[in-house]
Amino acid sequence: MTSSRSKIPRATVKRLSLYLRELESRHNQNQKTINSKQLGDVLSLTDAQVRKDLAYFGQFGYPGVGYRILELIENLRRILGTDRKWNAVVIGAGNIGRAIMAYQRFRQKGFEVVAVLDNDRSVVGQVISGHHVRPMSDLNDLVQQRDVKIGILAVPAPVAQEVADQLIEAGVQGILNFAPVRLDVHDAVGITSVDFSVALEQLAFQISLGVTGSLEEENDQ
Amino acid sequence: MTSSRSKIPRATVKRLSLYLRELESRHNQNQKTINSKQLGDVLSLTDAQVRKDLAYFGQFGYPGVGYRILELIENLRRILGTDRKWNAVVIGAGNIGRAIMAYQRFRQKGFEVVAVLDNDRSVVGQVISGHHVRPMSDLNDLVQQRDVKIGILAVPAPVAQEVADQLIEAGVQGILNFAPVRLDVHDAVGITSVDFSVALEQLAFQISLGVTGSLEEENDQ
DNA sequence: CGTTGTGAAATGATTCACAGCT
DNA sequence: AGCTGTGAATCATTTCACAACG
Repeated sequence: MTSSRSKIPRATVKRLSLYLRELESRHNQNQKTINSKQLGDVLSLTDAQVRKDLAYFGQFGYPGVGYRILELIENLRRILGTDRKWNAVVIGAGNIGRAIMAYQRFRQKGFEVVAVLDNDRSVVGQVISGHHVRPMSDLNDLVQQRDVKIGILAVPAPVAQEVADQLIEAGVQGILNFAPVRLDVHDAVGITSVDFSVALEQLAFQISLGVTGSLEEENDQ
Repeated sequence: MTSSRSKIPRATVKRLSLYLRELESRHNQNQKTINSKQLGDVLSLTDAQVRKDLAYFGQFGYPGVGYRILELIENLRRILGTDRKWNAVVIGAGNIGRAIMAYQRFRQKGFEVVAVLDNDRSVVGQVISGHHVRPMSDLNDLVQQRDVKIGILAVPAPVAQEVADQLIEAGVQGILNFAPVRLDVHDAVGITSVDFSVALEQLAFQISLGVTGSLEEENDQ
């Protein structure tokens, strides 16, 4: 292993996901290789950016050729950790919880929902996307027995912190948070948040600027 | 108007939403003022960062006092464009579409869903969150008659670009995209994307690093 | 050739530190 | 006295440009 140990910008990690998405699409169309210019163009990035991002993690390219798509896909999956299986529990059987459970792509990425929990008596026992909704009291046993690494938090904002604490107490290593609050957790736990309101506000801002104004960067897709 | 015309970093705009979220929470607890240190602490930012972000848009603070919460909320809403009403259509009556329609917070932020469209015959006519699902052929009339400014795209990836084109053709000014593809649109249209898979991959990466590694920045919440 | 990987330069964002306001 | 707004300094990221490679 010769991999150099320099600091990896967070923005680079976000782009890795986007590279992977594009590469998978090209792979499905049977394309075999791609160069940094082509890959950059679809994401509105420079070729140098693409090369530098990838070079943080190793030497994947072939001078004069570019990158072999399949090989790069495998490398990116390994780097991102989606070449493994991650068991997850969904907390909250409301609309967002249901949408998540039905989202096929999660499984494709290696994330397996092993249970849905909710502490609302009126939903416990219902079947959603093939899972019986279980009471929150099952959490600890589930995490132990099914080796659950990820909690997907789809509960109302006011209880999100409390439930996050329970998840961490139970032993999950990461939380995907859909509640519009910032969770306060210690550093050993990974957190990624998806906040629809923030997304909408970003959009409203772009539209409000309209012809009026000027943001320097382009779309945050 | 004395507002200085400097470049606004995109990261600043994203933080504006987070400031607003925190301010609204404090306002509900009846807090009247807040200073840049307090506001920065909850988001793990420096006080200077907070002040600089806000100063891009005007002078909102009172030396010796801080910021008056209600006043700052109003200013941020105006800046973000959520002090206005935006009519929106949801395209796609699948799980994500349903979750969005049921998401109360959208309306609180000034976004009004005036219709759901889908071109799957088997769902057209169904009622979802109080709206009849209408056929895609109604799109143009709807956008005209209801002054629709925003399209919320909750369709499968393979048709996302095509539907985006239809939305723009019909006259929407912004698209909130839930499909895991990059949309290619001309600059006059605002785009914000929410990709669950990207979020999960970011999380997987954080966990994979685990004790192992070190990203420089902390949580992207 | 064409294209990578990478130092060096340029650009951009954050933090420091302090004058000035209330 | 306490806190803002902001130039100057620091730190991070992106782009340039080119040697090295298949």
